[in-house]
Amino acid sequence: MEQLPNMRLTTQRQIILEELGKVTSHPTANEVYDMVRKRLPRIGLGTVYRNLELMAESGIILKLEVGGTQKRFDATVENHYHIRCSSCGKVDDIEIPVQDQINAMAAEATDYEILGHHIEFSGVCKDCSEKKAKPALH
Amino acid sequence: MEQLPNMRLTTQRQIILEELGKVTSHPTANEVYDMVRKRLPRIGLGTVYRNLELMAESGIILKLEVGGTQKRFDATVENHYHIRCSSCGKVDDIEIPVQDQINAMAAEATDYEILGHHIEFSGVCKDCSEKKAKPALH
DNA sequence: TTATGTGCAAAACATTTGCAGGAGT
DNA sequence: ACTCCTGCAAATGTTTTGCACATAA
Repeated sequence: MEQLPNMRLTTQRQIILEELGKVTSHPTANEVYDMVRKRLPRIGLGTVYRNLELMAESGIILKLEVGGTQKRFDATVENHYHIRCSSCGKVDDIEIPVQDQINAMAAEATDYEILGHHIEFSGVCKDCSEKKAKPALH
Repeated sequence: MEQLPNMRLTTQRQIILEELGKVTSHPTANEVYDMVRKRLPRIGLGTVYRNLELMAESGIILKLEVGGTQKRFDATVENHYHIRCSSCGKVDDIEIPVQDQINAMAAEATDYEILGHHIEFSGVCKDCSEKKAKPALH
């Protein structure tokens, strides 16, 4: 596991990272907790939060602050975009080229120092449109 | 006030909308509550949440689900983009052209029905870079 | 008049934190 | 050994909700 100085390689951290790497579903902290708990039944939810946060700060994983009430985590750290179903809340990757040129546009339009950008599409996933479910809109 | 059928025009709603229209700062629900309370001291926080949510659903205002722990609200409903200071958490509008062409790219790349997109830049605002404050990163 | 909205308080969620004991280096 | 980390539980912060009363239409 890639790591920061003073960041110990604990069983909890290895397993959190392994489980996150297994899925493409952008799980919430609680979903990661459920996945990890199958292998480490005594792990605490606080430990999961602490480690996801630490790993996100070190750049080992990505913390997604997309729509919905909970934060989501992603083992893929390269910049890429997401689409969120406005009906069921599911988040998927969307494979379109990274629009790096907009950072330059943004730099001209503001006096912030630009660090990066993220694009979130909203839409209705196939499952939900087949069910013709009324979108919940949040 | 623009409104949905069966949505009454109450004093609370008028004032929430007026106060939101006065600022460009993308306030959180609690900040709106503080603004409104100066004019309606007995308003409840629940009323502010309920009405911001209702107005966002009717499209009268915009609910921003950007980084940070709280949702933010915006009286400008036309699609436009935002930049969030990774140090102090402040959110500003950023005036670059809306990239409508990426919706078509997204439509080809997924089987979701595309509804729209939002771009959030991250950066360091002038105040924070002058202070040379260490970014909090969340 | 009557369905909808409000204030208040409690509940429900999501996340963070203090602490005493445990484990990696 | 010496930190750093963990489990647990309690605290915090944000948002939602139940209910009796108030009010817009």
